[in-house]
Amino acid sequence: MSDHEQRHTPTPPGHSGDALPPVEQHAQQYEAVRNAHETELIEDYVELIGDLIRHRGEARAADIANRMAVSQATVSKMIRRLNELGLVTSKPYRSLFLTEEGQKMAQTSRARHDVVLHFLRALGVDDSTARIDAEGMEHHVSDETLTIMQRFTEQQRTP
Amino acid sequence: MSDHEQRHTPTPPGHSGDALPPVEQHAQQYEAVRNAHETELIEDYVELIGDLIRHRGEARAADIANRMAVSQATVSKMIRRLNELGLVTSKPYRSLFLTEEGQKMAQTSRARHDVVLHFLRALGVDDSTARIDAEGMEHHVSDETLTIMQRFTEQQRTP
DNA sequence: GATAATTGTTAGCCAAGGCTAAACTGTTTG
DNA sequence: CAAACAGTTTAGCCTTGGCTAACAATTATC
Ligand SMILES: [Mn+2]
Ligand SMILES: [Mn+2]
Ligand SMILES: [Mn+2]
Ligand SMILES: [Mn+2]
Repeated sequence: MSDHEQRHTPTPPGHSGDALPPVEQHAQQYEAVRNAHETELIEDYVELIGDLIRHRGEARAADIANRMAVSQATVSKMIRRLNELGLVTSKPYRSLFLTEEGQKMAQTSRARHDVVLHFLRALGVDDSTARIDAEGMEHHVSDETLTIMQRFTEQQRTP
Repeated sequence: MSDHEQRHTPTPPGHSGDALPPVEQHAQQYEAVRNAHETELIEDYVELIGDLIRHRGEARAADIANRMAVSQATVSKMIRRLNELGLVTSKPYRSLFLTEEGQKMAQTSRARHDVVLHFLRALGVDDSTARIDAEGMEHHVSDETLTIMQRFTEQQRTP
């Protein structure tokens, strides 16, 4: 088994900082991160497609490729996946549409993204930095933290 | 080229929310996230190895596997990679050590991790949630944001 | 309307990061 | 000290998410 850890060096001397969390809790941290990574890119695609439709009227693969700084082949392949997942509909050589489910995901992702972005700005982070940080952070923020961020942002607005 | 976006639908009607950022800036967001993902796991391994050595006196592959909730084969493979990257030294069937460079990375990663964790707690996030969120967020927080988080945490401590 | 330019697709390659199964080594214990 | 057990490594498999090169379709231009 894995209760090996405990036995050898009960409390090594001269170490600073917090203790290690219990194994199960520690494991849960990394598992949560791996789970987030599984859906992260899909959420970003769906969110971007939604944004392109809202702001530009349509979402084309080339625009996605440019905005993501990725090759068109990569986008094409991902679109097939989104299709199989039931998140977008697409006819060959035509622009993209979100399914019901895709629209729901886009809306959720965008809301979350906005909360994080506005929070960072409220904290005093420069806009372009806030955008970069938010793009990554958004996928690792729990509902609990999200709520607290939102509350904080609102408080800053009305002091 | 890719200035296609501008031409077709100048300003589609009835959309809410912020405008899309310029293409180059938008692309930079996603690129930054991809870059972070490249080093993320390596940082987590090195940080954990450092923590195990500090708290337990040694770092063994089985402990890493347990704490990461990953198979021992996965750990073994990753250790070879860390070796090739000059971050750890290891003799077969023996426990692990960090190189100079590995120690530097462990220290930096841990410091960053702590700032994020303490910040979340100062914000009012529950400890176990804060730990989960911090594990993912830490890799997507810029130095600028990190500094601001640290300042915020200190202010909370001395009101 | 023919040709050029742009956009989209397909095929095939690669690295990262998981896994299981099997073999091997080191340690503990009867 | 031999056997059993625990820990480590290796081999081989899979999925994701990138890429380039070649080809196909659409759209723009003359
Ligand atoms: Mn987003
Ligand atoms: Mn994102
Ligand atoms: Mn960390
Ligand atoms: Mn981490």
